[in-house]
Amino acid sequence: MEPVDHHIVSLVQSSDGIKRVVNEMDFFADDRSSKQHDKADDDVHHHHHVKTESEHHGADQDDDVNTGLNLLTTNTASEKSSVAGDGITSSQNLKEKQRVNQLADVRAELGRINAENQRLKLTLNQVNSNYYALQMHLVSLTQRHRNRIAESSEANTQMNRPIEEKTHGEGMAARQFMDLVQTETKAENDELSESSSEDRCQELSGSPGNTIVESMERRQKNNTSRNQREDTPEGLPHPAGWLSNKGPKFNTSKDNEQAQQTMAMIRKARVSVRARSEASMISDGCQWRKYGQKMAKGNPCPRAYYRCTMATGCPVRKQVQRCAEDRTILVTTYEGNHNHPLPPAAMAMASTTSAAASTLLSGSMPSADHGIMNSNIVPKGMLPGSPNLITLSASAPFPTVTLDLTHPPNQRPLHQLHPLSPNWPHNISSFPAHLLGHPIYNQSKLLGTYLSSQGNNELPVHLSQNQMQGHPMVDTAATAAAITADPNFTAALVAAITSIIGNSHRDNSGNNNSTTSRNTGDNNT
DNA sequence: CGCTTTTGACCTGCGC
DNA sequence: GCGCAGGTCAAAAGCG
Repeated sequence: MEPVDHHIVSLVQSSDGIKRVVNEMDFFADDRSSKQHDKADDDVHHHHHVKTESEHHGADQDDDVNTGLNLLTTNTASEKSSVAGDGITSSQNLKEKQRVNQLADVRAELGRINAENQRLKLTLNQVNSNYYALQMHLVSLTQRHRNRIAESSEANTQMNRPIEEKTHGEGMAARQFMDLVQTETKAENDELSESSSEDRCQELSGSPGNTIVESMERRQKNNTSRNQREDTPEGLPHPAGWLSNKGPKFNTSKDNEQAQQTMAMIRKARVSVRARSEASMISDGCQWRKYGQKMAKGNPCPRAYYRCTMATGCPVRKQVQRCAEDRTILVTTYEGNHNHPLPPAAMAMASTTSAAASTLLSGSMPSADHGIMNSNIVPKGMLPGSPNLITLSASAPFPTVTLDLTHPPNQRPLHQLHPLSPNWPHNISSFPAHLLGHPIYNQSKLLGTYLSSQGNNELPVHLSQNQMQGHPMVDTAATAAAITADPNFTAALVAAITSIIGNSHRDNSGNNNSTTSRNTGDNNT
């Protein structure tokens, strides 16, 4: 650690230049030096600063001390003239010195903080570089690993299907949901296995998605491409799986019927976040327009309905309502998937939280599918060691991922989701350029693949409060503290997970988000 | 003037 | 069939 006083120079130099730095520093040197002449027995504090001042100025600035005096000689001279024999003036002079000392202390503190900030930035850049290199390596390794797993899991998936077809109710729904998640994993593996590494890189650079739902849709599309509804204006397959359980069936195949139902359910999947916030709505990087408000039963607080307005026809909606039991808790429920690239503010968290969802839904956690079948709100944490952080609900007609982030930052196990420790000091601003500005699920795939391969449910997340609010990244050092205490993070987290759960319309329904026909309110996600 | 919010009406699904 | 609750629409009002 560098000496504190050195940072004073460093701070001022970086802002104003050396010459002005000297002048500024001379302001105090002059003042104090003159006071030293006036009063022999200065207090220890004062003397300390004079000494340190001379130390960090160094020999190369000795000549400048006198030149700086010119700016302040008036006061100094007047002080000298007035001090002699005047007790009152002497006390004023003492106060003046104390103020100067305080100012010097503040400057020293600022300098020290600034220097530490610079040092952290350097460290951050180094770690980012290492992280990215490692990440790329892991992607390749993970790909091979998952290909092997896919081969072995294919048989199990097919064996489970007859049993599931006999199941009814929400248990069935949940099972289907999780099963499809698992099969999705295989589909993804198949797809990935067919693509070269270059293709994957290309995919990272813009091709939409590889989310669970999307891949399921692709598979379904392959199976039922000629049986899909064409009631959307563009002739694209109706997003619809939302309406599949009441609309005309696409074909008579039982598998396809089941697939339709499952797709509907998956599309209905929601992500709910509970976070403490005084604001009426937490910002998550997206633009929302309120289109309705209703009083929900059992809750005196109204429920507000928002839809994403970042792109025309974006089907993503969210509901915001305060918790009836604790009105400081804001419950935000996201539904649907964006049909547009997310802004960095939202994508930052999306890149990591979607990985959380990928891991969460990947079936890698053995207890997940059991819990989802048998409980309303699964009391089991989907992330080991974080029992209250993420839960899945199957009681609703659609699966819901619930993130309870209402615990205080120092109590909740949020670090397991985004360990902001030096282990993961990266942030969005230092992501490789080709990863920035791309659909979140690509990054989620990247990270999710990594996490799955590692058997690690911890998610590297590093977001700043500024990012959450759509502002440029300013300080990375303060990010960690900001995130853990920022409810915006939670909302962003939810948006990201929502994106990967329902992100299915980039390729086959990206344009079919016809604005708000009466019955498409639910099926456009 | 354009966008957003408000708010009552309307539609749909579901349980009885 | 009826009532209830959730969700959405759309006209009116508000706002910058």
